[in-house]
Amino acid sequence: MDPLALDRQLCFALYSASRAMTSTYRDLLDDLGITYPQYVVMLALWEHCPSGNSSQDNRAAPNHDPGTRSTGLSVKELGSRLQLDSGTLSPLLTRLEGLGFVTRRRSTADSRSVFVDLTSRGAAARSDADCIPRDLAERTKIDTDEMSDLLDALQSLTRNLRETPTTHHTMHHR
Amino acid sequence: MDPLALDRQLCFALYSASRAMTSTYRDLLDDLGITYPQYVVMLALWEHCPSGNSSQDNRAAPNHDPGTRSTGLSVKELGSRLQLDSGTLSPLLTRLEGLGFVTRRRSTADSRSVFVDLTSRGAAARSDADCIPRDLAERTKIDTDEMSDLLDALQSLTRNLRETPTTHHTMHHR
DNA sequence: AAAATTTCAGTTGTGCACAATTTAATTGTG
DNA sequence: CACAATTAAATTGTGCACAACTGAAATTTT
Repeated sequence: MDPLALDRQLCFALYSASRAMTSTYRDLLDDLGITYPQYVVMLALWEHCPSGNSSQDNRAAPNHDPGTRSTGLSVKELGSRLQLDSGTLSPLLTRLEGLGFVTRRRSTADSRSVFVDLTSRGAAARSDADCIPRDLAERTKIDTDEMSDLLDALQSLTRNLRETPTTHHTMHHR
Repeated sequence: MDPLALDRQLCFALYSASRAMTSTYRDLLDDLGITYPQYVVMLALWEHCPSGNSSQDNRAAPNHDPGTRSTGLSVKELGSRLQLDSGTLSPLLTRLEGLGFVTRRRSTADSRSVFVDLTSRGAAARSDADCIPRDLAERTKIDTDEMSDLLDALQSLTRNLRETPTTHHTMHHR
């Protein structure tokens, strides 16, 4: 048994599965007109927003009260939920803004941070996404229980991998 | 239960795990001086090559016999093993060639195809990689059985996702 | 309060992924 | 044989990821 055999590497199985998944989402997100990473940002915003919140288009929302915080998420908060840095998020958000799904606005309370809010169009897109989990589950052809196990295993794996800080040299090394 | 909740999305769990894995490999591959995708290409080449094959440096290997095929893999074969196209592989192989790990040579039998061979340095790097599976297994903190289950689940998932051809519109859709 | 440090978003540069196109070579068909 | 269709690799263009850096603003320390 070759320990370096390609099809026994967890890394390669993950890498392949992740690319296959993204490819499937490319298809599922075609109608919505966004990429998979953009969709993940939308998921975070949809989850955060008090749902019935299609009141503002954010183009003419004065809001001079310095204490009032946006209903959206700051770039930092988005980054911590998705484990993405501003180097990835900034250009991605520029594109989502260009598509009219979100707006960006510097915080009045702390002008270092920038809040990302859904536009009414961005909030409305949520209903277009409702069918996606079902459509995907169909394609995976795995039942709910097995799916749930896999989800847990992946989350545990991610936690364990992130836990060990970078810069290796794990003692032994012979 | 929100069907769009971020932490119940298989796609997001996969995406997160895959990025965490790549990040871990960035650390593990630091000594070798290659990226994770480059490592995967090396895995494919190491697996394919008849192992004890440090005979040639491929710089002065005449080999005019049109029937003799390289000991390496063509770009097409690499692509089919890794599910990557030439748009990804071409520049990656250029970099691996620049690092002195592989050589590229047009086939004499069919000059459309290009064979990728390990240099002696590339073949030797294999021994530096031997410790990687063990180091990684340590970081995942999951036992061999669970790891094997996860591997199988991921391979099955990948197969199922690739199976359904692109361009969606799965009947119902209401 | 002034200076040093930290925080946040954005920018720059590198390396994937992947769609679409290009170029060259081979194969299939009349 | 000619010529259309196919195949292989490379190139071009877009969009992530991520490291490293920049600049502005807030916080901490002195």
